[in-house]
Amino acid sequence: MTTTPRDRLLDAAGELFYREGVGVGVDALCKAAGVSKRSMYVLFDSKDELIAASLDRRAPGYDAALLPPGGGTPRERILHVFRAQDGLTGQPGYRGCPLVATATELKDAGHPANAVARRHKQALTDFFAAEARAAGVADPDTLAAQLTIVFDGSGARAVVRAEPLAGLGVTTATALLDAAGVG
Amino acid sequence: MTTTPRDRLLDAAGELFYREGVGVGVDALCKAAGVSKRSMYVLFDSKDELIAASLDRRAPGYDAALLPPGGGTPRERILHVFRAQDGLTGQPGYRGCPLVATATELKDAGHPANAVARRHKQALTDFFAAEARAAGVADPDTLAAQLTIVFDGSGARAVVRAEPLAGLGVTTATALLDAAGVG
DNA sequence: CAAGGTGGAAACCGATCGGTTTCCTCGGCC
DNA sequence: GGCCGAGGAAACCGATCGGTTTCCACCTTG
Repeated sequence: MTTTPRDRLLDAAGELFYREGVGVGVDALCKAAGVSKRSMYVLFDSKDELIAASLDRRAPGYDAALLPPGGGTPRERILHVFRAQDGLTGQPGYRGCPLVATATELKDAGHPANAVARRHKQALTDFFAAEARAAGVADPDTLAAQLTIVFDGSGARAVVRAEPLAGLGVTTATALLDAAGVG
Repeated sequence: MTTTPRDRLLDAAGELFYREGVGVGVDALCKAAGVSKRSMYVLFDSKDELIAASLDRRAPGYDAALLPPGGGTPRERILHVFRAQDGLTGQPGYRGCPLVATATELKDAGHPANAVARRHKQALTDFFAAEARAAGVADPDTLAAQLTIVFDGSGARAVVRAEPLAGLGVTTATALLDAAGVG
């Protein structure tokens, strides 16, 4: 086994918590990771800490799947995120943004994983704000918040309807960009 | 006891499932409702059926809290929904749209409660579409879907950030209405 | 007053929960 | 070769899970 128990645990946790919810038992988790419960409780203080750590670890990969490569106009770079999301909603295992899903399941706002979700969701908003600023928008922070709302609302729609977005997120974001004068 | 066991069960289920998630145990549920498990399993085939039934029962109340009274322009009637939502996000127990939250927690798209969520979420979209049509919008169905996306995205924002919307949903919806020419 | 149905209290079922502990095997390092 | 830490297997803890069953107290109706 070339990977460490810690890596295997975080990977398995990230996938299982997203696919089946944070209610997944520690036994099933450790079995999927090929790690003993003993090791898990040596590496993490509690299941809650593992939830937070796995979300923190998974988020960068999630961002990478959404954010655009270098180059392109701000408008195109922003729309790239919504096009990427549209593609994700067409995949069979899609269950919404992992950050939003976790925050929704963990009713406690003080849960360590909730702080992780807030921080990473802010990263997407920051990306939108930077692009809006580059485009010379009058109020880039407001536009960034609005785009984030469209992003998460699109995810919710795909989950509730259990079907792909079919371009609705892209067109909604486009309407906001047009209204803000982002050419 | 003037209420029936069925009513007490549905009320307690609607509140507990929203406040603590669908993972709440049947024991705690029955205790809160003042109903024996025996009666619960006579009235409902399973916990899953109870989840669906409680969501179906509670949804009309949610709608009533959001939808506007009679009168007013389509634009005002639509914005009333977002203003009402803004107020809800400021309340201490707010945990997002119950329909979206339930659909997110129940990873199974075939769960009976998921069909209930889809149906009631469609009711909100239908309201938006009717108002958009009354306003003479070119594509009322698309605008209605976009407004629903903004509604659910706003709810997600309030949950992840654990703070009130502070008008962001209203301004985002306003931007879409302006873009669509809804005066 | 008697009969029958409603529904609560509580025991019970096997399984699983989060978490702890014991034991033992393995591989690297002196 | 002997030692020591890492880490897997599994027993164990009390509590709780979804679900079933038994028993009995109450109310209504005749």
